[in-house]
Amino acid sequence: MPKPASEPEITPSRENAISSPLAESPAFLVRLAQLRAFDEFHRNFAELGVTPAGFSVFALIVANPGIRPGAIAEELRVKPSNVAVLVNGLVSAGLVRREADRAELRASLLHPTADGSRVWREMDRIQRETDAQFAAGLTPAERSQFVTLLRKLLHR
Amino acid sequence: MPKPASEPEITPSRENAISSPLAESPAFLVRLAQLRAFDEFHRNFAELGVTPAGFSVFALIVANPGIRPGAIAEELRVKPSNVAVLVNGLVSAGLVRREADRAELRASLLHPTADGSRVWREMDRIQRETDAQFAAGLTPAERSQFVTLLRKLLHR
DNA sequence: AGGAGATTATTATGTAGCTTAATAATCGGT
DNA sequence: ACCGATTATTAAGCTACATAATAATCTCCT
Repeated sequence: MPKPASEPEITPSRENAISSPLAESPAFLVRLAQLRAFDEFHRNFAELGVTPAGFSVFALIVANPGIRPGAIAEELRVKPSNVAVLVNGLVSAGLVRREADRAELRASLLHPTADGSRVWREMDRIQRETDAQFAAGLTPAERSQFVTLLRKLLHR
Repeated sequence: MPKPASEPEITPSRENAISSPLAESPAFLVRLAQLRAFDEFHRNFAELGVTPAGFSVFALIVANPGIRPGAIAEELRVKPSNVAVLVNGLVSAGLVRREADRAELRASLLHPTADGSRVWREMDRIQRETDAQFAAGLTPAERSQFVTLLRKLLHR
């Protein structure tokens, strides 16, 4: 729903825009950015019946065949119990299979199925497109800068 | 994106680091950043019994006395029904009061109570501290750049 | 003026994602 | 060979959010 183009871009209510004391807060802005990222994701992945979390798990499995659930949990900052249910979803969707580790009978090694590898190519394409939409307001240089800053902020 | 031929270049922990195909994705990094932001928030605000969402609503009310729930919902990208329950929490905590609008009997105008204004000063202090911790890995210049990029990305 | 439909707010209900706790199996050390 | 630690999964519970239902009031049209 478009707003009157000549007005200021926020709150065309009465006379003055409302003051946003959090507009300078990195944490708050990151939260808003993430809401938008999820919106974009759901819009683009609605067909494929996969959630952001499930997708990230699948991405790790494809990039690291034979990875173990614990490693995924650590990498994605989620609890191992979550990884298990997400993997269940991927298995029942036929994208991933669990394999026993002969040297570690506790562990299960995760592999993409042949079907999974094929589906992944499509998902990967959509994901790049989604990222492009998400960062559409930034120039390529700015986008690169943005990624660099995020990584620096996180890699502490 | 080729397969890990011999050795990826990131974090040589034990023998082979796992490959993170999402490490260049702005959307994924933003998600990780937000997880960390919430961690920091909860660590610092545990005493005050307030959630990130409740805090942001309270911040808007303090900065814009007489604001209406609908405006808050729009600004924070949450549903009006959520604003109502969050305001309920703030009211029962004695931080906010609802006031009738003589010109708009449907609307309720939200004000901080005297107690709320006092409590806010402490919250504001803690929030600035939390932001500082969150962005601790960045230099002041980088932090400013980061905020600029986030605002540009969002203001589309 | 009177009423239909739109707007604003709140309450009620449902659901998805995540956490912690419980269970099971296996490993490693002494 | 046992006992505590590790790995994985399942089960149960909680929280934040969305959608739907309800209520009140405003606007506009005839």
